[in-house]
Order: sequence, then structure tokens, then C-alpha cells
Amino acid sequence: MSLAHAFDNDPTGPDLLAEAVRRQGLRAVFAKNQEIYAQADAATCIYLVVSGAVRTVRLMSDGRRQVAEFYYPGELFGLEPGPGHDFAAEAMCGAQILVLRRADLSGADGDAALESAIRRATRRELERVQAHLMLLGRKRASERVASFLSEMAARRGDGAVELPMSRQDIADYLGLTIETVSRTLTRLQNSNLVEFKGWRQFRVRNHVALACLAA
Amino acid sequence: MSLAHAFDNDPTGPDLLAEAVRRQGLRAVFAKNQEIYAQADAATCIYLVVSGAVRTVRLMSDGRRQVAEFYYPGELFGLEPGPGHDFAAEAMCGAQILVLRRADLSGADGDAALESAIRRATRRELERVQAHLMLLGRKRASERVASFLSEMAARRGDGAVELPMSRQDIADYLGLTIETVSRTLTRLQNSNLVEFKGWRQFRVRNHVALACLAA
DNA sequence: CGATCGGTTGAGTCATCTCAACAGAGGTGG
DNA sequence: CCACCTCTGTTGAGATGACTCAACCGATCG
Repeated sequence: MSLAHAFDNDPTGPDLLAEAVRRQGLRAVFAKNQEIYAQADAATCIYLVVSGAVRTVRLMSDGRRQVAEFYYPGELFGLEPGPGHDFAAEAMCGAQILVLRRADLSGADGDAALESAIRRATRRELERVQAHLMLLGRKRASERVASFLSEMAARRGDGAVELPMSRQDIADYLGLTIETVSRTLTRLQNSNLVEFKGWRQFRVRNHVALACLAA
Repeated sequence: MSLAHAFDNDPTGPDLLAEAVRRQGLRAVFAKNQEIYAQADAATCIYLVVSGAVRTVRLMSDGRRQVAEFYYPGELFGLEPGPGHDFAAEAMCGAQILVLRRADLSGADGDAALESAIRRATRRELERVQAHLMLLGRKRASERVASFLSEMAARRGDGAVELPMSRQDIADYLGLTIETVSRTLTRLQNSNLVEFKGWRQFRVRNHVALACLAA
């Protein structure tokens, strides 16, 4: 028997993994800035955001912080395929999370289908991290912020986009300072590429130009 | 039946995946700077470095380049668990590579053990990329170069370490310019943390101090 | 022996960071 | 209802780390 299926990764189809967590997971509620799991904690569960939003972060000994990813309702996190978590996960605002122990995971449609779903989720994760490498290694500040806004708009629908994260979170995600993020947002707004309604809600006014700036 | 095994990831034990590729793979030879696979190529094979060294790279439309990872003899690459490659792979010097079509992959000790090996390899990959995020997002030039030398020394044994990559490759790996890399190397050498014998061979003179500088 | 390639070094510039002041929103208490 | 505080975000001025541009150097090759 071939093991090709261990790689083959049909991008279509329903997300069986999220289904399984919805069916069997336990609901947990986290307050703003509460830790969901710590860096180096044993990775024993998988998590699904029901409401609110989550960030994964890593700290250096002197306090410098890197945000790896943001997670929204409907998205899975905590999928690292190994014994320990590399990043901590924290709620960015009040959040409902479904938690399922990996040991309790089983699929209605059989394990093979579920394993395929796990691989698909892992792949999405790897793709995002790799795109992030390019952003952090080779893009300038304006390109980073444009990439960020573009991605958020794409992930959250095209109308008004709500940002659940603080400027500090954005800065630590993009490898910049809050001041640089703030200035860059102001400049993008002055160029009429985006329009902010209050601090944490925006609308893209020119998707093409924004994507172009994102490089 | 539980699917815990789909995550459980025993870090010990022989590398069955590399074993399988050694047993069944076809030998291919690549010249310096020759492409092994292109970005967006279908991911149909897995690869094992026999001799030489390999880099994975991604280009932006204006030519900016990011190197994701370097691979040495004994290491597997091309493991992206999906339909397409996110980065291209290129030989950095003359290299012998064992190539195995994923469809032909099968394990002497059964598929379960082999699948576990695939997950372990994927995890190693993810860990490295995540460490790289921290480096690119939050470390200064001297810390990046120190991290790089530290990692290379750890991966290649403790004596004299041969660097198969050019300064440009190092710069694109660390998100810096060749000039900054060069200056930083000179400074590290003047501080007696490392000692270079020629351009591409070095020895760590003070592992502790180097690791400390790497932050 | 000149050309080329990869690497180093120097001088000056620029993007981003640092430090600091300021501003609006929201909460609290008198 | 207002004074006050805190929290988050914006803006400005100046400092600086890394980049750009350019010269130079040694090794390799035809």
C-alpha cells in the first residue's frame, strides 16, 4: 500500500477536524489577555475559536515579543504536531473556545478522513508562517502594514473589518514598533487606500492598490 | 479508536522516513545553483541530501529574496504537506540527492510508523520556521548572525564548520544585506567569539558567549 | 596577465526606533 | 455633572542601526 495519502491534501471539502471539535469539544471561556496555554506547555488539546479572537506569542528573555498568528471564529489553533507548544496562546478579548483532548479525537467518517483534515490544517499553518517569513525578512514597513490589512480584509469579509488586536499586537506581529504602525496607518488613510471608523474598524477603499502596495 | 497517535510524536528512535528514502529513492545529481524544484511546482516527491547542501528560497517580483532554510547531508526536505511547493529548492554546491516519489513511499515497519516519522519531520520543519520568525521579527543584526553561527555549529559538529553558502545566501536567510553580514562577522571575529579560516570555514571559540549574544 | 567573482571596508543616507508630549475614550468618585 | 485618572493611540523631534553606493582586495580562471 502506498503512503501517498499521507501527503495528498485535497484543499476542497468540509473541515472534518473543526466538525469533530464542534461535536465533541468542551466549551471554555477566557477573559481579555488571559492565557489559554503557555509556551512549552504539553500540546494535549486542539482548540476552535467560537467567538472572540486569539493570538499566539513568543517572548524573549528581555521582553521582546513576536506574535506568530491571529485566530478568528471558526479557525483552529494549537495544532503543533509535537509534544510541546512553541508559542503561547492568549485571548485578545473575551472569547469562547471549544477544547478537545487529542486523545479523545475521533471522526464520524473514519480516521483516514480526519487525519487528512489534520494534515490540511497543518499545511494552512505552515503556509501562513512561510508567508510571514517573507514579510518579516524582506518587506518594508508600509508593505508589512498593507499586507496585514489586506489579509485581515480577506479573512473577515469585505465590508467593515473589526480589528480585535491592539496596535501593540499588530506591531509585534509585523516586527515593527507601535509608533511606526500608527504612522503608516495614518499615511495609508491619507492616501485613501483605507478608511478608519474609530480605532479598531476599517474598510478597504482600494483593494487593488492595497494588494499592490503589499508587494 | 483514538487519533491521538496522529499528533503523538516521539522524538526518539531512528528516522524511518530517511531510511525509506535511502532504501527506495533514486539518486540525482545537481550542479551548483541548479534548481531542484521550483516554487509552485507540484509537491510529488520527498528528498534526502546525500552530499552537498541545499537552500529553499522565495523571490518577490522585484527580486528581493528570502532563504527559508538550509539542508545538509542526512536531512530531508520538500516535505510541505500539500499540493504545491511554497519555496523553490536549489543546490548550493554540487549535490547528490535521493529522490522518492511520495506515491512510492512505503515502510518496512508498517505505515503507522512511517506516518509518525512524517509528522516528526514536519514538526522539525515547523519548529525551525517558528524560531526563524523570532529572529527576523525581533532580533538585531548581531543577534541574527550569532544565532546563525550557533545553529550551524550545533548542526554540523563542534570542530571546524564548513559553510556551503555564500554571503548573499546568509544575508537572505537573516533578512540583512551582505555588507551587514560581512561587517558583523568581522566584529564577532575581533571579539574572539569565532575564528575564520578562509572565507567559508570557522570555529566557535566561545560557545557560551555566542549563544548569549544570539539572545 | 587581465577579467571576473566573492568578499571586505568605508562614507554617507535613510527608514525605523527611541523618547517624549499630547489627545480622545471610558471609568470612577465626589 | 464634572474633575480626574488610566488606557490606548497619535504625533513630533532627534538618534541610530542597517542600507546604499562605491572602492578595494584576493583568489580563480581563461
